[in-house]
Amino acid sequence: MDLADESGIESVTMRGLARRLGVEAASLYNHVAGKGDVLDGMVDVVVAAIDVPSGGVEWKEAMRRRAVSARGVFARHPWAAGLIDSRERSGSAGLSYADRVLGVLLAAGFPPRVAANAFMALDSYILGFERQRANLSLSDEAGTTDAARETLAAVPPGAFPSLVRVAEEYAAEPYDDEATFAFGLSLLLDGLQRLLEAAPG
Amino acid sequence: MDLADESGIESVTMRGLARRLGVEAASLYNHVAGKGDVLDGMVDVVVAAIDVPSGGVEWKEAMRRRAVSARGVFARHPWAAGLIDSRERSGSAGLSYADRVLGVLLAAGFPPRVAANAFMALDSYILGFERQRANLSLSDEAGTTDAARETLAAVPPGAFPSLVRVAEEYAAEPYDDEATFAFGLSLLLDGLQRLLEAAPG
DNA sequence: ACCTGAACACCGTTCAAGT
DNA sequence: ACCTGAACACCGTTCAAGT
Repeated sequence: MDLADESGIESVTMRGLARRLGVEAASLYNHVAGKGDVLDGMVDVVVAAIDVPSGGVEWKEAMRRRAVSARGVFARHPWAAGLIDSRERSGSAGLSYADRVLGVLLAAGFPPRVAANAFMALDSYILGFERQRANLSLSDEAGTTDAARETLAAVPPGAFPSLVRVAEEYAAEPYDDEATFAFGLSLLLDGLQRLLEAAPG
Repeated sequence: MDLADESGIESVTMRGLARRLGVEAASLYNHVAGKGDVLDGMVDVVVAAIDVPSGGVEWKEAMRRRAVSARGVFARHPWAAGLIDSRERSGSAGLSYADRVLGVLLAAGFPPRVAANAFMALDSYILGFERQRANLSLSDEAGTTDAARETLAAVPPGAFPSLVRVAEEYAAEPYDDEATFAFGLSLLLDGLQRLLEAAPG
């Protein structure tokens, strides 16, 4: 994980990892089944680091904090979101995470199937948003006005009028990642709350 | 793309692609800058295939159809979602796609910044859902009751009670991918509509 | 203008040989 | 029990040499 943080996930090779550990690549196979095993281990650690408040916190607040916690993890480990959704779920950390999230939703009164759907919707959004952010290069907000201006300059005149209109907005005032993330999250959470109120218990 | 459809994205190597074309790997470099160029091209084609209704369709219906179209593309090309969010946006297909989606939202009356937030939220969800689905192996609904039963059998007794409760539900009646996707999508779309009604024009 | 063969600097993984 | 060197079957990419 240190190696990935410092040099990027693409530098996590069996040979590179071995070098960093002062050992030969072949030696790693005495401790690990293969590269997939290493990556799954990283996913496990990272998922375990997402915390889900459970006792005495209202479900909506708990889900919001879980999202914030996940985003903190992604900020510390830029490779995490991509790795999580490039590997099939397996580790026990994933099971525990799912259990805690579902626990909050069931306790709030959502029927099991609705809780599962809500879990899927929230996680799709949280992970999807991070991936989107990463490959739109929206990482540093300071640079977004410049990026918007560059986009405007690059677009052929007359083409993509709607895109241009939106880009002008961001050329004037920078993109706010926090606010954009909160926008979608609130749509989901408010919708879930309405559902709960419509059919309580 | 045929190669990826038939043998998986991991079989799309410069050497493998060349073999399929009856040519040497080195020859490809006369037509393409490198492997990244090939992958970006695939993303471009795939994004261009997502259609966004524009004329005479209500915005909500247009966004729903766009989601359905995207899911159709992902069904035809299982590697597409993963590839899209592993590469930085660049191609003109992406710009055009963004322009069309933003066009629908602006025409519906959303202010530019809200339209951008809505676009981000919807796309995060659509892509995120697909990635989630792919690595939870929820591809074939027929197998989901078995999968749920296996999960139940594998979980240590007494552990993960909430997860067990939900899994029992799916062991009894299979997971419905369509319905689950629609659940989250409706939360977002209904929330957006409420926003629009609260501050019209 | 395009193709090829050969090479370079990498991968992940295996396995006999060492200690 | 763990490590190593060497090998195998791959990668992406470059480049001189061909046509």
